[in-house]
Amino acid sequence: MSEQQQQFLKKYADSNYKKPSNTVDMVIFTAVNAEHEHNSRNHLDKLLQILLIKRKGDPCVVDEQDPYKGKWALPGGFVNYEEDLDRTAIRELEEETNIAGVYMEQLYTCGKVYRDLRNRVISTSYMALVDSSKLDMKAGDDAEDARWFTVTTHLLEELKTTTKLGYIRKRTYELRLTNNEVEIKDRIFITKTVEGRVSKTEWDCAGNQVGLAFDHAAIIYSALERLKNKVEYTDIAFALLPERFTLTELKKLYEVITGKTLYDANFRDKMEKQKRMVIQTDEWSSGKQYRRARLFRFNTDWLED
Amino acid sequence: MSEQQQQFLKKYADSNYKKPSNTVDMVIFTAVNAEHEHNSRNHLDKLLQILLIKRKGDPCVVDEQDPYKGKWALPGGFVNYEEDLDRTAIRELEEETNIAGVYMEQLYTCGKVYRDLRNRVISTSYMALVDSSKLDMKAGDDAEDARWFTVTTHLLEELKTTTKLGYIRKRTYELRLTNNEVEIKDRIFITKTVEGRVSKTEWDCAGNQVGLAFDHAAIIYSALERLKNKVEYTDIAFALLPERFTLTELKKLYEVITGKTLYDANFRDKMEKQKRMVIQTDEWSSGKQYRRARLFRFNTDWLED
DNA sequence: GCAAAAGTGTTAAAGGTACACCCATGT
DNA sequence: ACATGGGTGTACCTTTAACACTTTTGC
Repeated sequence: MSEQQQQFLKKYADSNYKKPSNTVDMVIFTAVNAEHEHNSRNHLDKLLQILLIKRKGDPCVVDEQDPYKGKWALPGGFVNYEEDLDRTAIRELEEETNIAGVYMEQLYTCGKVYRDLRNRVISTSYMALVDSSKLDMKAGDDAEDARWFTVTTHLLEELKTTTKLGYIRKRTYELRLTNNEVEIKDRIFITKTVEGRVSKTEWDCAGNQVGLAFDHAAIIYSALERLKNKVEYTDIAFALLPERFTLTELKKLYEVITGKTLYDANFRDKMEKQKRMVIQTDEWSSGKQYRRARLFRFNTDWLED
Repeated sequence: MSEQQQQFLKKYADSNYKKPSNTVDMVIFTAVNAEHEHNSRNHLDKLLQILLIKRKGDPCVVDEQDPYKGKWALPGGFVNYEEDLDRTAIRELEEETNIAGVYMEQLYTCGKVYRDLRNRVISTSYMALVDSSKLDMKAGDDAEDARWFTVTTHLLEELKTTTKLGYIRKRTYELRLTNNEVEIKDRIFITKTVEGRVSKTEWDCAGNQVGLAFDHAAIIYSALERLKNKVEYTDIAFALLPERFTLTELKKLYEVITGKTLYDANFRDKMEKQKRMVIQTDEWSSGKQYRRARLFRFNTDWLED
């Protein structure tokens, strides 16, 4: 086939069978223990981290074809024609972390026309929770530049306008992603509109030059929200911990996810006596520390109803 | 272009640019007052209804090309190349009900390869809530066969198997969709697997000859679950009611959605005094009834936090 | 001995559950 | 008069929030 013919065929195919592409984006969470320099002991403070991948290319060179070159982005990829959507997510996760059998859940499908400036792409995001003790340094030792980033959010601004039938509330959050080498900041705008009995919430992000590629900041924010909500009434948190853990570890994890500080005594009581989510073991924590702590395990018979 | 050339081009396009199609399925809910024959007065019992559309064709004639001919299905359609996913949902909703500005929310994206036996289709489902008082008989008076069905679910069977690291629990539900003329029954299978600290829930449905088209039974079930969960902690229920309503009306709605019976006094107190979700008006219910009831309205200043 | 984390007990306020009882109105 | 739904008050129990206090261990 001649060059010209091929060109024609491509054009023809594009126009007559023009369909969006489908991709999957993975928000892979893990929880690590924060190291305190001023304290020689095993000080416990959990940090939430997510895995990002650096896209090939130079971010400073403006490229019409790919405006996201050289930027940090969520791992992900195209859905193959003969592949279940969930399988795409599992495959991407395994490719990045070499780990299978972790908690995974679908988040949201973004189908904005100009989400990707190059082509129409419909992207479904998934959230995965991996236990950092199993992970070690699988990610980041690759040819591909993949790194774990500590993630935090900060409310920058809130603007509430009262309308005839309700109100409009705009919140601006800053998403901060940091590790030893890089710090990424991006903004998310959340607009809640209440009009009569019908309320609506819209997510948006800058899609600017400085932050993450695509709408990945908004995806990460929504994953954090989902995690926060679910941690209160499901067993989701345990997917971020090793099999055996101390109650302080569990408490610190709850605190970093919800952003609230909890009372120690109440938390212990609730987890063990009231909800019966955890069960004592005969094992104890080890290492440089003050008093040794009893290790607990998740009660697999726990029912959420 | 010759016939042969066209054939070739189609094949070429299919193989080289083969992509899934994207569709949107709408679960449109409304709540109506049940009519009791044995009671002459305005007896109040809310029923949840959803809108279904009868697909063209004869269900008895086996058609390899379209095995879902003549079956009842959720309204929906293809996502246009230059159309936001949300817009597709809004468009489908308007086409079916002629109503805009209702509550709408994305549910889930099903990307199973053999979901549609004909082609690869990735389908995103949305849930919409419409106030039946605004609706009247817009749907069903069309050339297209669209009807409201009262929806109920029933747990048929539960099977729990204990495994080494947890358990597997399989539940079979029956989804019943009824109106004056038709009754549709379909089954949904929900498998919850707990293995160590990681739990997983899978939805499935028969996709058999008798029930709804595609996996629509499972989609409806998941919409019911979402509605049930959200009604407890959001203002979502008010989107199903007219602007003014009695507390009994609201209570009956909560009951039909959650499947629980509530105590009248407690419900009133909670809604008005504790949560301040509703505000008294000076208006009173009218019509054939016993004692007149005070009408309330949603408090638009209510905050879910 | 002191600092820091592990772990227990006690109390008050808030929220949920249950029920008894009065009110208004059409037949 | 009475049946039926509308509406209020009160008692009891569980959960949550807050804080005081004891125990263990490394330095």
